[in-house]
Amino acid sequence: MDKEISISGFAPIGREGLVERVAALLSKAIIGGQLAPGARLSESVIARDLGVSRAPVREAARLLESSGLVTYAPNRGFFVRQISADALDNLYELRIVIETAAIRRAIRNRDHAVIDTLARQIDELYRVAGDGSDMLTQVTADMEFHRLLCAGSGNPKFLNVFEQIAVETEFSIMVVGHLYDDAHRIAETHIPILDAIRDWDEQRAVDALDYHISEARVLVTRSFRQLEEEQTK
Amino acid sequence: MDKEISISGFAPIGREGLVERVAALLSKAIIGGQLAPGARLSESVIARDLGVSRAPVREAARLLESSGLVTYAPNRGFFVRQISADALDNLYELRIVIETAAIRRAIRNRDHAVIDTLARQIDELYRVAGDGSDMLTQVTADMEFHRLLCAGSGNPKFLNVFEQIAVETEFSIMVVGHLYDDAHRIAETHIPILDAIRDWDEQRAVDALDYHISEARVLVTRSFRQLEEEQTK
DNA sequence: GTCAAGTAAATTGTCGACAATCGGCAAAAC
DNA sequence: GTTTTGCCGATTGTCGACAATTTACTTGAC
Repeated sequence: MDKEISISGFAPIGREGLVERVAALLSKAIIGGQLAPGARLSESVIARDLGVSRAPVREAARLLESSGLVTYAPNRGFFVRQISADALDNLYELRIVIETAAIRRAIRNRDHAVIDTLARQIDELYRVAGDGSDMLTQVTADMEFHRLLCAGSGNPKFLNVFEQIAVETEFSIMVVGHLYDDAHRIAETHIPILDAIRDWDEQRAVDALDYHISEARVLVTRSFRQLEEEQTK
Repeated sequence: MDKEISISGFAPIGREGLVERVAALLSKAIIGGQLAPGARLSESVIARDLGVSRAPVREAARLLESSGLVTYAPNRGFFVRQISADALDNLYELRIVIETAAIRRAIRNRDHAVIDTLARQIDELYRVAGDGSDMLTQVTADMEFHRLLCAGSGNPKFLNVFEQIAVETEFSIMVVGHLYDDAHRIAETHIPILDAIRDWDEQRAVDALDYHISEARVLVTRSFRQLEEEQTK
């Protein structure tokens, strides 16, 4: 297991998959909040802190750009993306479209393995809700359920789209923060979805999933609007 | 008193980033068929041919990777993506999901400007069908209609997803080739979609769009399966 | 003739350096 | 006092070179 390296740390990192490593570190720093939205990603600084040259940093930044975590301005560099409440609302609308389509296909496939996987993930949700795990762990476990759902559709393209919006979603939830105060309740809300799949009831599953995501949509979007108002005052 | 100085019009090529220019060239070469699927993209060769260094070529290749035109194998390099009939079928399924969701939102918006834009694009379709334009032009014009449709949804995320799958779709159609033998018929099949939007009839629009894409889905997928069979024999 | 191992060639991965560009500051002009 | 203009520091854009890795080829044994 690799030793964790802080952004401002000294330890040179291993020489294998350097670009991916840098990307993963930056990704964690952004999602974890160490790099504030709007902050500039100085190639030189990051390269120096990580003990690598600027080339892998640039390529890593481009990777993060394609996953929506950073934006790129020609001749100006990379910046941590500032996500607006409106953008977030649109993101959740896309989630509903993709995930409901995925669950439809998953149910039509009648694949029992999907049910087992999802059931196990719900157990995992309860586990991390109970043992005082940090928020990032809980958010990750939650998103993993939805990822498995998309994977269960059997259409890799659905999963591709989900992966992209998942990063941004995790990011936004981490910014809002206090959503997981009652993590047990969050875990519970996944159960009706699984039950509907168990009965191979397509419409009920779609409704349950739609309700579940819409609930989060309202909460997160409202929180973001409050944040925005606080900033503009 | 703005003395607007747009010096003799432009400098898009000059001021545009080198990376984007390389990416555009490679993209055209791939979609146009000069680079066969599975072919290796040698960084050195491309850099030498274009008279640039390898750094911008690498970044351009990463861009193309995120748009699905090339794949990347660590320590092995970039290759022109080989798209399978199954992958293509999944791609079209995603297109149906995204575009039907987009058209639903577009209709709910009751935005007359969308109708005008789409109508003009249909005119454009007929124009390029009649004046003997090359196939790439026709494919591009066709995809532009669907792009405008997604843009008309008002949700930029829908457009994002479409942009990604659009590149792959254009690519696949160019490979198949003979689909646009009767370009006028292709142009015609867009009209029922627009008519339904004009009547703000959501369900009819969804059905028309679904039918339209499904038709292409069958044609393209079937052609690809034939190609695959010819190759394996 | 086939296969394996070793070696050479070619390609990618990374680096440090230089050129091009941008943002901010101060001085001058109106 | 406001706007323009020129400069300066800092950051990005690109390059050529070297190290690490993969691929192709040769050589040898069986």
